[in-house]
Amino acid sequence: MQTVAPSYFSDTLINWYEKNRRTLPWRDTTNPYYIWLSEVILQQTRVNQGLPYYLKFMKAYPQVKDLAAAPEDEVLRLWQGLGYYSRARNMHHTAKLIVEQYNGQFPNTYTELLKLKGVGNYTAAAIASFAFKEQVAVLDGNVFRVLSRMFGITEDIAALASRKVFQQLADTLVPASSPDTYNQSIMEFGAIQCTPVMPDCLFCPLQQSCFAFTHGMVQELPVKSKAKAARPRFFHYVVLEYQGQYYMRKRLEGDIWQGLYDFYLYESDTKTLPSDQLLQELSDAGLGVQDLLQQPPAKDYKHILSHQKITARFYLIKLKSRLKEKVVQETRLGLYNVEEIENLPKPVLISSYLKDVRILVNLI
DNA sequence: AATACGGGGAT
DNA sequence: ATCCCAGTATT
Repeated sequence: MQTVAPSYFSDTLINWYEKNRRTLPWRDTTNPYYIWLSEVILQQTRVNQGLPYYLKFMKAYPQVKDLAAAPEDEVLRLWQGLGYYSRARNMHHTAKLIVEQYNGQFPNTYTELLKLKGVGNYTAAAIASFAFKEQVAVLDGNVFRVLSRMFGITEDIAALASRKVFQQLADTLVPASSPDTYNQSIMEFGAIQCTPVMPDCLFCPLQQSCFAFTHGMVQELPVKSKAKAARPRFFHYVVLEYQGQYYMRKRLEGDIWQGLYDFYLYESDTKTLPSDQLLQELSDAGLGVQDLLQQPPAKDYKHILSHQKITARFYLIKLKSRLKEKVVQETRLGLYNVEEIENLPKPVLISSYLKDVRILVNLI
């Protein structure tokens, strides 16, 4: 492994950071609430995608007590489009805990922060170092890449087991004097200079001490095993309309989009299914409809997630009467007008459909 | 140790 | 198409 003096490494990165850093609203604060909010939003999310959400949340919930007091549907609605919705649910849960059990004050050590729901190794280290100057190393995708290249580490960064190899190294590199700035530096360096593809090695301040560069292995590092292929799924959404209102329901635990609202859903193993099969299913559910009409846009919606490839079709049914109470109970469907639907948290797939058929105007 | 969990943007 | 993103929780 490449040997580089930790102080040289950190000094170089901090110096680079002061010259190249982006101006971002969650920087230059030591308020743990702001830092926590930004870090949860940025988990597996690019800065450009997360930024508008951070601003929305800051405005809606200026203090942790505001977030704690909000209804979950409202929090999820603000989160709509960011994905990984358990982040929002866990964040809401933790906000309430902070208010009720911690007197509104965030815990101020890595170990205590780690106990909070939705706060893992990375986020605990980020808050502990940024807000409380604790000497702990953050380890995110950027840091994995920078350390792998710089020190020639060939462990698979997709494997959880290799985490401790990187953590052990990372911990030796955090300067006691400025763990906050150093952690910001190495992540920003990974995001801007030591990028996944086409890193700017030509103008890199660490070029001559970088293992990957000096060994011609920049393309090979970091080593990362491939993710398994996305699972294909076929959704048939039955959109039940009654006098300009629509039946929707909140999705349950155990699948994607928990807590978000969609329509009556029938899932099949194949893209096309005999229409009588869906009619039978609807009949069994107490949703007796004579015709299954695929109204314009009668098309396949492709919705790609990192782990699932969804093909969805929507069938609009105009009901002549409300659903029976028993059916409503069993299917958990509720009738919502357009304004209410606007305010429900919905998967992007559902929002896209509602916009295409002009039930809603705005996408997000 | 593997897998589930979103959505968007760059290449 | 493929990769990656300021990861975490669960199995």
